[in-house]
Amino acid sequence: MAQVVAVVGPTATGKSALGIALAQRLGGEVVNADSMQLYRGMDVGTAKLSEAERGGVPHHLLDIWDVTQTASVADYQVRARACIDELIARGVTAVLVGGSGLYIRAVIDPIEFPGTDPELRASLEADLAVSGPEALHARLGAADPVTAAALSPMNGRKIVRALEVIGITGGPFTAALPSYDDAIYDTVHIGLDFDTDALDARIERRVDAMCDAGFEDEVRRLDAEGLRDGVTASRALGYAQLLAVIDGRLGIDAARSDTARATRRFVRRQRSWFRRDPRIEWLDAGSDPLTKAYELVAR
RNA sequence: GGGCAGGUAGCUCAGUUGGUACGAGCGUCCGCCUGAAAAGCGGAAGGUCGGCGGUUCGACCCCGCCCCUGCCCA
Repeated sequence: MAQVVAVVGPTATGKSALGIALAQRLGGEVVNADSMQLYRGMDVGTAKLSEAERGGVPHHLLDIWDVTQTASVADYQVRARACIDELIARGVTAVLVGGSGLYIRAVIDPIEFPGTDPELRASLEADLAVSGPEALHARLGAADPVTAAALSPMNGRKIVRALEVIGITGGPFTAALPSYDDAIYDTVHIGLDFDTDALDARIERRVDAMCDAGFEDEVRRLDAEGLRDGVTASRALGYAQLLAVIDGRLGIDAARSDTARATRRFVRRQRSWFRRDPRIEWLDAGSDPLTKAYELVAR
């Protein structure tokens, strides 16, 4: 039996439900790999399962960050591995469920993140704001031509990180994802997807359902707790749009359609990330994925 | 019935004082991705410039008629 069963794929395909069903059959426990469900209080908008909906299956790594904190894959990596190691030690299968591709790989594959230097980062961010990305890109070109060539002069975010790493290590950035054949856990990868038109329609309905379920109230509550100061959380799908509604910058109907549209785009990006991973066995959410997933895990 | 404004990429709109549409944003498709990844970024495909006729070497840009949309006057 595999140590880890990873359930991945685009949003709104039913990963959470499949994860629970699998965990119940396997006597496993769920480990969250959804970057936004890591945030405390982000429930409605992230489609986080309530305690009751978890069917008695223990869930790990939900609600570990405050919305004011900037997300960190490296932090997640440490916690997730510790969690999985503990499950393995108890002889329990870890069902890793989520659509955050980099987070999944950070857990399962041997990625080592260089450190971070908040002061240096802040100063680079300031430079970016003042001088623009091209100026920083030029600086990167002098320090690390290879990385500079690989990054668009417009990609300020990544240029800043590259310069930060260079500042910390003194060496070049050399960013390259590891291969797919060197996982650190014995893992079965299950991808869940759904017909595009049907998924798009489902997303539209889900956004409406979230709004009806008090999404705006949730955002107001989090706003009072500093949501808009959170670099990551304030930009989450739906949350960014509802903050704009609260500020009177956007109408509620526009917020709904914007959120649905942004979510659709997100689905495309998720697919293009996961598609490349040859380990993933893809299942159609519309045709009894549980039975097939169980077969894959059991064999 | 008359007047005005407008009909250009799937959508919203730029633009050419007549010489092969320089388009833009959004959407769509494809891709990238090592401490913000529900983020950030790159590439591509889309247009007989409302219709018909005329003027011209040449019209999306000029003229005529017609159709459609919005507003105004009757």
